[in-house]
Amino acid sequence: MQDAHIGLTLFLGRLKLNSTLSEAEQAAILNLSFREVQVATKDDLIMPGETVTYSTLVAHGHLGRFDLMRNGSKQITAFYIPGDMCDLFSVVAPTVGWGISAFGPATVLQVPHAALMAVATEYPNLAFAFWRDTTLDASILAKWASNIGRKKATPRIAHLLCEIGIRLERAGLGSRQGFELELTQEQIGDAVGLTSVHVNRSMQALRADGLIVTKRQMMSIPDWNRLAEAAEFAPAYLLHDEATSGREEAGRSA
Amino acid sequence: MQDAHIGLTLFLGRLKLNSTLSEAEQAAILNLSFREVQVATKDDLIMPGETVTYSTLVAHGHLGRFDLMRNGSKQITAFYIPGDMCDLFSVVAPTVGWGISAFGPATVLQVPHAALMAVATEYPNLAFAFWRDTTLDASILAKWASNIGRKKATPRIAHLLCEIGIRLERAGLGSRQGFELELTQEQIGDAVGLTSVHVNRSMQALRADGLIVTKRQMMSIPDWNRLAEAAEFAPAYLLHDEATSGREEAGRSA
DNA sequence: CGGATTATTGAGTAATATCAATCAGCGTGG
DNA sequence: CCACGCTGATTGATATTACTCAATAATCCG
Repeated sequence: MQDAHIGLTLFLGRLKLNSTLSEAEQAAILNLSFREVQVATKDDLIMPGETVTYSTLVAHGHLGRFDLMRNGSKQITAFYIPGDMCDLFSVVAPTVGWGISAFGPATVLQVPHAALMAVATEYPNLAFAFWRDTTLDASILAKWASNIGRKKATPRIAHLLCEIGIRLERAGLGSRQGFELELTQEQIGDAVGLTSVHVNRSMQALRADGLIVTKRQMMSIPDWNRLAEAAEFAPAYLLHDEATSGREEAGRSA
Repeated sequence: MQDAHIGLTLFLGRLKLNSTLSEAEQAAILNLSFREVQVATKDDLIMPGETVTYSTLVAHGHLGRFDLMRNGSKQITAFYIPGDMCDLFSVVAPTVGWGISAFGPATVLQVPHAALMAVATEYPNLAFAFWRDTTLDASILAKWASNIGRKKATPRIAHLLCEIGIRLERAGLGSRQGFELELTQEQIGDAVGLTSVHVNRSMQALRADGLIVTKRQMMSIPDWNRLAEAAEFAPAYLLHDEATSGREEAGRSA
């Protein structure tokens, strides 16, 4: 089993961020079966209400989870980067209430639920690792809810940028000070519950304050702490160790 | 092991809604150890950032999960009813990013993580059931995000009312047409991202349209389908069967 | 009854959405 | 290399929605 697919390696790396895995367990991950699929920009991989038999692992590119409203508007409820298993959830609840689509060209691995279920049954510790992984997803979502529900436009967008930066950094895919953001302003709006016009104006405000610098799809953060402060961002919710009692660095609650 | 605590019985009932459990597995649930705690209105059981060693099972009363902003405002990110294990999550991620508080007088059982971990390890199927249970929580949260992010005040509130009604009904604790709502208008606002003043006015609009009738803490829904229509509510996201391919009744996507 | 929440109301303000252009970048075909 | 057509970014003007502040009425609770 030399030379596992890069996607599986990334996934393993992600799991190891939060869970301690034995050699055998790691090997089991790297040996998961999969089907590689290339996706074009804006392709929908999964539509809301589908019943799926596999989970979608991002090997390359950025994907998102979304919900559609009757009037055509869209809410993005998650942002996925390489190493993320988009709907690991669906192993235990195969009828999903949301869709998954690609923000840019992407490569994904479809990993059969049966395979995931098998390794999770053989290695209980892997079941816990999977569960822990989806828990992180839920933790992020809870933070999105409070971000959307209780903040003004500017800090809302800033919070999203902080989160993405940290996640990319933790995944070894960039730095919080500079990363590629494959989202249009409209998609940012769909993530934080704003209009593209308002996103545009709010981002101009962030630029005017020197909090962000944009060039093409490159997002640069000259002074990360200042952006985190403006966003009221505290990274603790992203760090789901098995037994964390650690505290975060920036921001303070209440 | 005759006469398990009512809280455990409710929890088992809740798990069985979505998972098939063997006799032994059911017995293991009913035999979980716990510490019973009485809570007064507005008590905080858990504060954001705490590391907990137990999960909190609601035996009686209504609880909520919340996040606090620097300016003192609060976002409620979940609503828990009897039978719900508030932070089953925390079994695998004991440092929680949120708080739990009671909306009214309540009784909860604190179930040690060790006990939950033990039964989940002994019965892999229980691990999946737990995982599935937290997945439902996440599914609800995703729906809250789109509710908050992409809907006007009136449908937002209506959606919350629909959801609570269905959940109480499914838990055998009331009917979607009439149930007790232990939330103040301010708390409703904290759940849907609105001011109490605006909640008040929006609920007046709902009443004027004949969509809801309130008396004390009793919420009555004369024509449930009409409310669901106004809320753009489709209950599918609440039904997380192991292998659902069923469709919902009301509402339509896209 | 008295004090404390909670609900309701009104008036004024701020934030965000909407609508409609225009501008800029970028790939394509000629 | 350039004109064309597309998507996404930006701008301006206006309409709505929701928030704020401040007061009053209702209820609750002992």
